[in-house]
Amino acid sequence: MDQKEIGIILKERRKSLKITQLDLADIAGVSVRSLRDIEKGKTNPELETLLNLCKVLGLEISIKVIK
Amino acid sequence: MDQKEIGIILKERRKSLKITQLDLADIAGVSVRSLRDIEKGKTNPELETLLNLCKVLGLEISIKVIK
DNA sequence: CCATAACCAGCAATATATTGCCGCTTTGCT
DNA sequence: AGCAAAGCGGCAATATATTGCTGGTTATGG
Repeated sequence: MDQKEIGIILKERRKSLKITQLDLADIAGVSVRSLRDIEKGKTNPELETLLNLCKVLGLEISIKVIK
Repeated sequence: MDQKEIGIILKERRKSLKITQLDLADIAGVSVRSLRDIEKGKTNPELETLLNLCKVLGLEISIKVIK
């Protein structure tokens, strides 16, 4: 799980919901400029930014012990 | 899932592994100052910082669609 | 083909996480 | 109780994510 992978997950999820970057960014309270960098895996987003996007996209982040 | 919750998870995991903040921070390549804020939920960590800590702690972060 | 929407990326400015330093407090052990 | 280890948190400096702006490129519908 790294930046690039997360970017892909977010982008694919957004597309499957058929919403634009502009709309997602707007609803999530994130700038479209940041969203683009995140989807491209070109930045190291803050947790809150990621959580805001996930919330809108119906995605959940979980942390658990590796078995 | 928010900052506070993540801080608690990290701290409990670290304690269960019986390592100090200093050691964890050192191994993970994160400053102990940041680790403290993160465990306290007082900061909004960057994804990479979180991933570095999780790696050392044997924790994995996953993102999936909410059913 | 044309027009429009959607996406992309460089740049400078701003906001904020991260860091190192320091002294203090709490915890745990003998 | 006394000591040492571990944790805590303010502060200023630094690094870097985020933002708004701008102009360009690519996809898409009529």
